[in-house]
Amino acid sequence: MSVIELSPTPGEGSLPITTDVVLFTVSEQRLRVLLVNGDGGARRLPGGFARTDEDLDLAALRHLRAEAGLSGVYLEQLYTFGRPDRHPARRVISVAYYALVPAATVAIALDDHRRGPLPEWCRLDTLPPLSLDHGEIVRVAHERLAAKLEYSTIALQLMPGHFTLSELQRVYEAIVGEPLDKRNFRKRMLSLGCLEETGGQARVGRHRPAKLYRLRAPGRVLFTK
Amino acid sequence: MSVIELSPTPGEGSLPITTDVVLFTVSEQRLRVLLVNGDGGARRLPGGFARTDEDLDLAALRHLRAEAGLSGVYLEQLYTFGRPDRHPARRVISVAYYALVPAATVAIALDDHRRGPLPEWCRLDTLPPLSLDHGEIVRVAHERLAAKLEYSTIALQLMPGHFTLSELQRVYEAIVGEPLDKRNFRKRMLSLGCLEETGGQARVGRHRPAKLYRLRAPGRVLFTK
DNA sequence: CCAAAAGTGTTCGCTCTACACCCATGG
DNA sequence: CCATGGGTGTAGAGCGAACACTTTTGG
Repeated sequence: MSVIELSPTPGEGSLPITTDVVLFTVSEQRLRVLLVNGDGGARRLPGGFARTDEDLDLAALRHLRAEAGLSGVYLEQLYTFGRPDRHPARRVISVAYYALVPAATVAIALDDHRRGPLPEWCRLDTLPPLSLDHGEIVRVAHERLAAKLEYSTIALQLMPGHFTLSELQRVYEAIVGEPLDKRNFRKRMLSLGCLEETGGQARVGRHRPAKLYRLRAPGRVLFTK
Repeated sequence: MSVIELSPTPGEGSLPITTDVVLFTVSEQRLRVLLVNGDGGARRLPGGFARTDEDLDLAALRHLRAEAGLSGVYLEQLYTFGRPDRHPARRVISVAYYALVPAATVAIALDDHRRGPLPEWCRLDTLPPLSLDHGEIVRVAHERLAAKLEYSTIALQLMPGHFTLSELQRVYEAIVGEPLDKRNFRKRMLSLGCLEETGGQARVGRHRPAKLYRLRAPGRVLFTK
């Protein structure tokens, strides 16, 4: 819009805007999303109103910090949900995001997070009914995440500082919802060239220890093809 | 957001929302976008404020009809641009869309469209500077369109009621910006199974006539893979 | 020595790519 | 008959999928 057209005519007023975030993690072999308690009883996604002078991405991060005590997550815009009837009382536009965080980071953050109602990590396959269209938002986010697994290294954003290839494989399996072939998976991951051995080993359980890997460029997401 | 949290606190007021549409067509072997005259001199994308009770998709279509006289286009949400400084005077959120229309439809529509400043089809490779961040929006839209060519039949939405395979190939080439192999292209298109021969021929020029095809399911976009 | 998970190669089928000539028509 | 674009097949390379056994450790 140009400067001169900047005054909305009647019926074209402003609208309240929220950012809502589908925050994913994988723990105990399950893909999970963070839910907080809405005031109406039903649980909802973390999020809330954007300030009038605040970037939308930053609003999403701010609410994530306030409601989950988390920062430093990988964040990406998902879709803007704007149906006039999506909220029963008053129209609200939701600019939805999805975000990824390693389970290890989560454990620390939630431990530090002592204000407000405790957020909860809910298995994606047993989600309760959510406020408004938040169930739909989660569905779209999962779809997008699963699609991006195929042609990007986005899932590496769910991994902690160092990890084994088996741990990484379990994360992939939790997202796509089916088992993967071990040899093919390892070949594929290593051939991407974005992992490097730390030199350390995970010595856990009465079996052969696994090599530990880390990201060569943490925070960087590559696209293949 | 739940019902009870519906009152924004100070600093969380409402924001004006526009929908802006990158409308693509291919004509004269070139990928083009529709531009209209902004009031500040620079050209801009068709679009404008959403009404307070109007679905965002419908707002986009309404502005497209008002500013270009077009309806019945293929429309998809692109991204929401919300940087606080994207507009010099006052903050405005833009929910951007992209849309596809066959060049044949365009010719008829623009002919009928007699009110307001005449919109213009501008070659993507020689775009003038646009209002605000509209240049950036076009860039993102082109990126998305080119990506979707690879794994969907979205480009078929740029074709008229019947067309030859060579015409279709020229559309693809205009979008990706490089020549494609004729035999491979034809094999690929026909193997999708979404084209059927009309039985008619395009008899044009002093050379062999081309078979005409139509979409088996117009408006339907398939995803491959 | 036993249980448990780590680690490792090869084959096969399919898909994608490269590539060149004849056909039908109008002038 | 000539110029122009329409129409067609095959061979080789690369990629992804299927598949089983040995290694290392702790108890």
